[in-house]
Amino acid sequence: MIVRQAANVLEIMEFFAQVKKPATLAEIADHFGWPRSSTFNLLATLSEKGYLYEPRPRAGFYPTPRWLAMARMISEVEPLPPWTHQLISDLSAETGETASIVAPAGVMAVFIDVVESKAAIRYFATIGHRVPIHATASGRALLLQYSQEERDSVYRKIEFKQYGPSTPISIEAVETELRNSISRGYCQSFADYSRDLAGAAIPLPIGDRRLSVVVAGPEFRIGPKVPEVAALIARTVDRLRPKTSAA
Amino acid sequence: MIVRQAANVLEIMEFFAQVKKPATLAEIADHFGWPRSSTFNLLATLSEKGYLYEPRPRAGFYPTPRWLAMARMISEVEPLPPWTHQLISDLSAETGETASIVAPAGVMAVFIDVVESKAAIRYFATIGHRVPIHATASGRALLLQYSQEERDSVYRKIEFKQYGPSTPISIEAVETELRNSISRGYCQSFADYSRDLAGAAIPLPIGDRRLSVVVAGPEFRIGPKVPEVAALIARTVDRLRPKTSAA
DNA sequence: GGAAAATGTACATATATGTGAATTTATATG
DNA sequence: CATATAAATTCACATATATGTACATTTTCC
Repeated sequence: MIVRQAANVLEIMEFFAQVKKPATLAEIADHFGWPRSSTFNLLATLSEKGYLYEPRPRAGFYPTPRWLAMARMISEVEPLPPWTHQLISDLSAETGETASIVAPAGVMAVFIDVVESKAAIRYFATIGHRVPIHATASGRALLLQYSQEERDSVYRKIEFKQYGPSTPISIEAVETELRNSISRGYCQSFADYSRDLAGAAIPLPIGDRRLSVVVAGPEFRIGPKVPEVAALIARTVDRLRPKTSAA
Repeated sequence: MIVRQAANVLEIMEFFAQVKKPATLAEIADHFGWPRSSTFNLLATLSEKGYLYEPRPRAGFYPTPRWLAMARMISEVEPLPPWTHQLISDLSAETGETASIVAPAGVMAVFIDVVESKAAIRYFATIGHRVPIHATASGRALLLQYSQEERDSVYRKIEFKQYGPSTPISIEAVETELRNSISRGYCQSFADYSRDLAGAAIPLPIGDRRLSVVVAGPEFRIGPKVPEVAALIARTVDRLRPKTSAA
């Protein structure tokens, strides 16, 4: 069950992140199609908690720097080592496609760092974006790091859906693809989940964290180059990952 | 009316900002005394929206960097000019007390930047902290920047409460104190709102934004020095505020 | 290795909550 | 300056939602 008002808080914040200027109650209510009275309650709650204020008279609400302060406190814990951002930055520059660091979240994989392609036609992904763990290159690069029991436990929760023609729709199909990935040396996906999207990924364990790197883009552009992109990823990881000790 | 689940989202985030490590459903539920099922729904919602993930197997949830990305986008708009942080940083260093930049939010004043005193006994304030606009030095330094009509409109919404012995409990009392502040050259408060707390504040208009600076600390320590602290604030603003154009 | 304890998940139901309509307050217009 | 129009609040009630209970899964401990 989705908690509506919890989701609404996130929507409001995303709204402000997008418009980047103060907004009045009426504007917010209209934007979302929410009743004024409900919007009033929500804004009052956020204000009362110190997360919204009124920067200038009659110009409406805007988030306080408290969001930033809180986000910083949260993120200063075990941040990704700097070389991982360098990694996807280099990969994106060299391939011209979108490169990301991905982490597990139950049956999903979450993008925790992203450098977007600059091409007009590109894979549009943002930090926080989620994809099914079994139906994507990045996700399978995570699954490769699980034990058989852990994988089984994940499989039990997956609802297998036919997202595209090549989506694996059974545990066996996923396991087969994982075995193929191992012998191939990298994970790949050709529109397994998103239409027209292809990508190459490899596991990226850091300490006891299970992450993966993925480069993805439109099938017509990246498709034929998937093997060489995968090789590039491996080389770049080799180059950037600190050799001394387990990073 | 307070929107409970909206407030809960904030509480969860504050919880993570405090403990700085992943937490399981059970831990979170126990911490807040929430039912498991409700906690489950909330965590599922935040996860689904890409704001929580599971950094390592069976270690529970933690916020994704999406919070940080969003907070950055929001805060890169009209950030406070760097000299204001320098200002409170210097003031805190020189006085040994807590110094803050404050902005209006209806009948309240919000702390939008804070440098805390390092003393063991100190005014503990964080970004986002809110105080009544009429019953604090910092708040009155904001009110001084309002027109009479704007002030009247604020007064109508204030619930006058006797927070302490010297709290102004009527419109007239507030207006009198404002007039005194003008002739005095700064705003002050001696436990008008918080017990044992005294402070000095002056208005700090920046562009069309109405802000104020305040230095506050325990009454016994800062009380006798309020006039000189106020003078110091004024001198420091003079020193740091860019002279060219309206900053 | 097996039983017990703890944790995570699903669902129906009573109730806390969102909202439409009414009221008050602020702003624009003639 | 008075009136019209728009925005912000308040409030009572119907309904969407939080939760108690039951079940499943995982982990711990002996």
